[in-house]
Amino acid sequence: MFSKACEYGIKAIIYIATQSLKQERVKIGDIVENVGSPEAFTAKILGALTKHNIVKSYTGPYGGFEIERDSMKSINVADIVFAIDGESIYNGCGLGLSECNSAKPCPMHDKFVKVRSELKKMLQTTSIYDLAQGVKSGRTILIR
Amino acid sequence: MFSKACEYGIKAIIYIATQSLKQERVKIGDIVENVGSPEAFTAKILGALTKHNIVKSYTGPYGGFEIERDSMKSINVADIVFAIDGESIYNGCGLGLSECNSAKPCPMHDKFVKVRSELKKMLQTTSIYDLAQGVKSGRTILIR
DNA sequence: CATATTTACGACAAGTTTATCCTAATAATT
DNA sequence: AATTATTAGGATAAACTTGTCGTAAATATG
Repeated sequence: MFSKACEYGIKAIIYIATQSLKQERVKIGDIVENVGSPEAFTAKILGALTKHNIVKSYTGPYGGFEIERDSMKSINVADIVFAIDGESIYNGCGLGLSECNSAKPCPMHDKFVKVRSELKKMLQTTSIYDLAQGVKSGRTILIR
Repeated sequence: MFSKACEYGIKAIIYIATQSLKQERVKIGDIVENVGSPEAFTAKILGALTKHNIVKSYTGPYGGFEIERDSMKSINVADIVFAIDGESIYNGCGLGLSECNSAKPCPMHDKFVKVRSELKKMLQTTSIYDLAQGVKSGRTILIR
């Protein structure tokens, strides 16, 4: 469903958020150790997320990544997916037609639009803060 | 959402079905002309769908592809996706954890399972026959 | 200012999906 | 049997995604 890049990005952001809740900046090494993703690739993805202002990064000693409490509450999974994969997941015809709308729909248009808008809604209403709280409480896990 | 292979496969099957409703076998050239997909790649996908008994193929003059009326009604989009992409779309953790279930879920597990099961249900309740009727009636289109 | 620590970034490599090409197998017609 | 029309299938190529590596830039500390 998601690309690997998205999977790694979402998990990294959640992990950073859990540590930021404890006022702790995390280094890339900590992140990949705790989410089980390849280091260099994850670093590249975090670079993109930094540019999109989803996470803040600091170079040098005592540097690393962090997310402000405010951001954590306002940023949702849809923002992360958009920053990494663009809007391709949300737009475009399910069967690949160059144009497809209710006036001239592909055979699956109506049903496809319905489930996709549910997916979009789900991603938009799932905040990083909530996900981080789940991990913090021990109810959910980031690695296995 | 779907792979290109699935997009081409679904469209090809729908087109074959519309022609089978008129008792006409179709050649690969007709198919790609009417759904706008690359010929050799589409032929390969149809080979897989033939092996899975989703479509019937005949070599030689007057050969081509056809789908029986019965099959058309019993086969749904989920069957096509399964034949091409396997069950990977339906199973597996949304964040890529090797194991993920309600006992030890990833942070997105519950919400993810919900939308995915809606997707699965949608695919399972969408028959080729219905999709072909939509195209036949002119209400929906396969190429643009 | 030198050193150590950390992210940034670009080049490259490996793997997967998508796409093409060529030949073989099958079957209908003459 | 020869010819022609068609799918089957393997080898190869191109494009995209995933992953690695090395060096540069930034910054804290002594």
